[in-house]
Amino acid sequence: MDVNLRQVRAFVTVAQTGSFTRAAALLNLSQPALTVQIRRLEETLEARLIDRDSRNVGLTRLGRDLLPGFRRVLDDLDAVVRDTRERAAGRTGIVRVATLPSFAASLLPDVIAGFRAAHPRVAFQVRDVIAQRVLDLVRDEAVDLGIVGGAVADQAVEVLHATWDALHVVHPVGHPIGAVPRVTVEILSAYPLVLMDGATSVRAIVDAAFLAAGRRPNAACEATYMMTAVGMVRAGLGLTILPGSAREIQAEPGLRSRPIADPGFARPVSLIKKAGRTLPVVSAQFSGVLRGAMPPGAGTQPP
Amino acid sequence: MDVNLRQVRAFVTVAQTGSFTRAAALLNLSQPALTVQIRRLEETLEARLIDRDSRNVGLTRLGRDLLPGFRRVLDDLDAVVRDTRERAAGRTGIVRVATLPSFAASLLPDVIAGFRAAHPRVAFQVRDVIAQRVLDLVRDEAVDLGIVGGAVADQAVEVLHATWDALHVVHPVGHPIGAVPRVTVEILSAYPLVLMDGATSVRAIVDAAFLAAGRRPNAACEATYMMTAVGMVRAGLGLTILPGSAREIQAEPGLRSRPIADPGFARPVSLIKKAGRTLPVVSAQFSGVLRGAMPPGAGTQPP
DNA sequence: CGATCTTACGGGATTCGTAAACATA
DNA sequence: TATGTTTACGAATCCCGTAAGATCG
Repeated sequence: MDVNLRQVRAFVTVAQTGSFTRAAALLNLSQPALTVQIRRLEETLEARLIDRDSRNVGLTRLGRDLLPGFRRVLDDLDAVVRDTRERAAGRTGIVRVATLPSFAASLLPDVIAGFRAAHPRVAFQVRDVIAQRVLDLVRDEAVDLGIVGGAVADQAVEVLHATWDALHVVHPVGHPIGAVPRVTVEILSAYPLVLMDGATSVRAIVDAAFLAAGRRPNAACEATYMMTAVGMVRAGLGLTILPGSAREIQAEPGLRSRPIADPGFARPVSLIKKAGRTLPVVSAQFSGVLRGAMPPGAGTQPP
Repeated sequence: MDVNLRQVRAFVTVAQTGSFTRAAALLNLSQPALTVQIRRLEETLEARLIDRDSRNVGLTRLGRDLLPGFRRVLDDLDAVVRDTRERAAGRTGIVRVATLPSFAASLLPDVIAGFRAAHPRVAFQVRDVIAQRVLDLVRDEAVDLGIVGGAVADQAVEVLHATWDALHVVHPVGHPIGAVPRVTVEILSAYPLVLMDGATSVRAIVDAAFLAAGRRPNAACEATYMMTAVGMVRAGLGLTILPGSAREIQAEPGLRSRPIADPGFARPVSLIKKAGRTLPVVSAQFSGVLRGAMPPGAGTQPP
């Protein structure tokens, strides 16, 4: 025999009301049914919890000592159930997103702000990490959604949306490259460049694109952080190549950026989730909004 | 529809094992029955908690978030039930006793020590207060047992055991009163006395006994605390009259005490509990031991 | 095909409500 | 006698286990 929630509720209600009759009414139960529940509970615990005669009802000291524990259990369970229902209905929840740093600084804040305006009780947890880490976090279910660059070939991951992020060339206002009709790898080869560090995904794309065109970048300088590269451009060290989504470009008023027409300079960007896992309602809603904010035409379309 | 403990247990077990089949085995349940329980829970919460197909079972993020709460509820309830069973079986518990100060210092410590030797996991809470307060504490159920002096005439209180506490006369070694066959009120009248303060129950008994005998005590001095009265006797100020149970008598090696034969110098002492309330098992056991330690012949038997 | 979850259904246990009995002030 | 708890019993509900179905690797 085992203790039952029904019995616990019965006991707590009798304790509160001090009467079987009133407790039964509160529990939407006939009074005899309540008597049986209390008796079962006492049999299960092998202890008398309520002293009762035809006139008075009062808790045994054991019953009194037990009451707070029972109450705590009921309140605790009630809170858990209520919170879960709220989450299931999409009225509250926590959206966990892992994303490339560039998106974390540019697109994401605006989309989150818009979403929270419509869903004020939804919290967000954004982790801006490198591409491989995004994949890991999604696969380990440490996050619900991932925004990841590069090709996604992982059975454990499902692509919700795929788009392209065109790399941009960043140049000072008035620089001749601002006037050419289309920025190509040939044109880029003509100018000294500030390149990103070899470990970054941007650098990998740039190198591959130049290699495919049989050219070599004229490397004037290297930087690890985009902000550093931008500063170098401002100082006239050369042009640099950054994701169009990078917020750093706008940090310098004297600089401009243009997308690079060559399809090799676009990197695939995917919105992903763990395969075979149901998203929390709010995360699913948010992923829909994110898709709308990442249109397929966001960057240059490769062939 | 309401969440059920059975469902909570089912969910937690599936989460732990990662398999319906293994969980069902642990729960002593057929696997289809478990499926139904989980489905019911999900319907009640209106949320998918477990992503499952014929090959893999894993929690939804909502399910993962919910798990600690459910676990906490189960553990909490289990602890409460286990503790209650321990108390009901008399293996543990807290005995709450309110008593006259004289018993708190003399009889009670020895009895408690003996009881705890046999029941090491039983705790005690002793409140040494004046008689009226003992009654209040018992009536309000702030304590399980009360040791109270004077007559008990209260419907809300049940007398478990009644005895008498004979007052003793305290005198220096070699004092002539140590040699008389029977100490009576007449003999006491012959010596200067150190009397207790008028607000004490001892003084009330002494005054009533002298009054009944048509005598007056030869009051040499008054004291509020028994320890003070004993000190005065040592100093030769006179004799004093204290409850035979008073530990203070033995604090002075040069003093002796003898019971007073006159029945008026005995006060009724009762072991009481709240009427109509079941005692915790350990308290009931302890009350039995106490009765044995308070035999009817502990003091002078009045007519 | 083999392992595993889901659905369907009949049998059994639990729980309910009504009615009558019982106890106390 | 009136109020309130307990007991008794037939009915409804819930839950389980077996068997068959569906699905994925």
